[in-house]
Amino acid sequence: MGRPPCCDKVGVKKGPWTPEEDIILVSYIQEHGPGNWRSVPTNTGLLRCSKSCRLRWTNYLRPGIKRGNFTDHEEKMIIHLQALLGNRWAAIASYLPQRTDNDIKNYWNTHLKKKLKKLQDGQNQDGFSASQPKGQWERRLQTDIRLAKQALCEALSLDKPRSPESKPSTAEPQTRQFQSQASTYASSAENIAKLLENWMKNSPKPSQTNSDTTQSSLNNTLGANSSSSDGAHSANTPEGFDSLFSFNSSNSDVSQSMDENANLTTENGLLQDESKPSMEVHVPLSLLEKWLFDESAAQAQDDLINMSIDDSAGLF
DNA sequence: AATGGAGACAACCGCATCTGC
DNA sequence: CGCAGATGCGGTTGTCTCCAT
Repeated sequence: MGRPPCCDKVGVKKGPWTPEEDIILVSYIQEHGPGNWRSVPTNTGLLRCSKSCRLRWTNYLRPGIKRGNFTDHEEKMIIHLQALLGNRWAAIASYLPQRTDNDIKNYWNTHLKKKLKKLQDGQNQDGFSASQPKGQWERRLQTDIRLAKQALCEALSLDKPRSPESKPSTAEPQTRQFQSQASTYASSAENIAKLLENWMKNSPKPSQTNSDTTQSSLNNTLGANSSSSDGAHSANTPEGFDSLFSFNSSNSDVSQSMDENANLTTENGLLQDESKPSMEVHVPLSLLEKWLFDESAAQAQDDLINMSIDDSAGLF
């Protein structure tokens, strides 16, 4: 038996992406929007499989991605969300709109795991081990119950009216949604090109082997779009994405930043949709905030869990 | 200056889930 | 309802960079 491979293994390029490939992919997505990944390699001539294209876009090229160090705030959120959701990185990432699931997963595996282990060793039994009393199984089950409940509510139109910032994209016809996506892409085309240019100028990383030809070909490719790039902006790193799509997420005003997160998610739905399924159901922000940042996080976690169970009890 | 090890991160692989027919 | 193709997700691997020796 066996499932056929997602693409012909013959003639498919693997390994790190070159800037040229990035440009081709970004240009294509600017024009057509993300999605229909199957057709991307054939339409662009990229010798990559569709999966690889999607991954490259969602994890690296997609606008709005924040790169670089995680803040304490983000770190805390990841730790707590991981405690609640387990290794459901996509779900965790949906609470951190600027981070990809891959980023979070990597950060967890390389930094936080060790950090927590150290903490655990130091505290020996209390601390994090105490705040994580339940097995991953149970946590997952509870999350699933919540998701199922939400889905059922939506299906039956039983749920309460939503707050404006949580307009469900599911209620919007796919075509309409895509139209708005396309327009956003058109307006951000120049930005993406600029950013890629900056990225080329500043990043020491991407395939140094072909840097010369790459740079010149990039200049050619980007010539039109990059003409308006100003000096101040070009000083940015790959994180140049930040300057265009950033929002303040300082620790001092968590509540505000969380709300802004929500707004960003909605307003730039386009930026989120590909990697953050619109079906993703979020716990109300206020409760989440409380849970994340309250000293008595454990208590709030119980509230969350109870909410799931209690609410589910009424339904099932 | 050379080298080996560790850390960090991008990308791949395979299974799960979704969706359209 | 079942099937096949498309897409999403999480675990894992490969490679690059940095640092200590």
